[in-house]
Amino acid sequence: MEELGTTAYVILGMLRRGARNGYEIKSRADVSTRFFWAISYSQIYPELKRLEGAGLIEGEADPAGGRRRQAYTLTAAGEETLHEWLTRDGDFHLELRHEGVLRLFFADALDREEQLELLHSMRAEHERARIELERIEPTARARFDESGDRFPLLTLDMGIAYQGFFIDVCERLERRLTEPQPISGGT
Amino acid sequence: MEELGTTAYVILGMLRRGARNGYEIKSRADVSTRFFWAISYSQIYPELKRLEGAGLIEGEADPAGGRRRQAYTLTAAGEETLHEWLTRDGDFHLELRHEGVLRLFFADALDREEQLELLHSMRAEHERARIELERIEPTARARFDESGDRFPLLTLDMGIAYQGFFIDVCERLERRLTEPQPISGGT
DNA sequence: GCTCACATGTAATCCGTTACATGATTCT
DNA sequence: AGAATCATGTAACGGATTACATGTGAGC
Repeated sequence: MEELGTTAYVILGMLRRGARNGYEIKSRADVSTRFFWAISYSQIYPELKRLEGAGLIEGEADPAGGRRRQAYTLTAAGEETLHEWLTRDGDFHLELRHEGVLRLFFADALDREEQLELLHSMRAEHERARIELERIEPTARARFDESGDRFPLLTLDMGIAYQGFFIDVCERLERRLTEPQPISGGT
Repeated sequence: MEELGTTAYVILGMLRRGARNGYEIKSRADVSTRFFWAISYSQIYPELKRLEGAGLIEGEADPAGGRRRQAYTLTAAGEETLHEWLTRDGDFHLELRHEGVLRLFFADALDREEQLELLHSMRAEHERARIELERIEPTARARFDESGDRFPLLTLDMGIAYQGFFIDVCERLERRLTEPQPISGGT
């Protein structure tokens, strides 16, 4: 059997957590895993078929009225595969693409005012992201209270702190650039 | 003229900062921008030709002994394009793919020991990354002292703090999971 | 003589996004 | 009647990685 991509494991994981079809997988991912691993419909539907072909999930027709719908569940093999991934060691995919920091790297080409403007818009972006996460938090907390599953809430709180990290960094830098010329460079 | 991808701006920026050819662009990127925007040779060389075709850079033969080498410089149009990008507003590309946090999201499927193992390996990965950045820091600091350009050093220090953020989060969570069963979920 | 750093490229492939396409049900 | 939500897919494209391919120069 071929190697699975990380996106496949998102699907397996979401099914294990109770999502039943492609639409539900996407809806849930959009308010949770998307902040550290985004997926889209055009990955999900073909992948569901591949996973079924590999015997890791099983789908059955589950029409809602006249609306076509396919309900998937993990097989034992799927459960096992998911567990293997969760406990696998060796390094995992870790990638950041941050155009804001990238611009900041080249910001010596800008004048003071432009530098501040860049920092400000970067901070604003992270503040928007934090607000979005904070809006989700109560729902996540409620789901934790029902299910006892703590990691979705923990990773959400981690995401909020993550945005806070960038917000703080921007704020501090903005202040430093505003203050009268400091002498040294680093922290 | 077609829209430029972010990678094109990395190249323009590196040329502005004094890199002269594809090899130098890559070498410098590998110890700086790579941590928030990775690039590879197979992007650089074709892109250099496209940028030359678009009149944003100019290349001339610059052989080193019998070794073929092409030296590029920014044109006025290239300088302008770079500046436009640095000051552009509207949201920029911001993407994180973190397989560790993703696994953590699904970690309710693991037992306590496996959860701790996951956190530990995640922390180790970020510690490796931090050490790598700390090794680069003196060089970056020296280059700041020579050139007066502060943002490369600032973004490097930011990268070090970034790794520190994840290390702290992991540590705190490890401690929490080790302590006798807490009652509540969130922060 | 060997290895490492310098230097430049192409081809195949993978992964992901965006746009396109369709249709039923529920809510207002 | 119309909009939003539920639900499933395909096609085209773009961006990036990996593997492949080649050759010089400098230092040991």
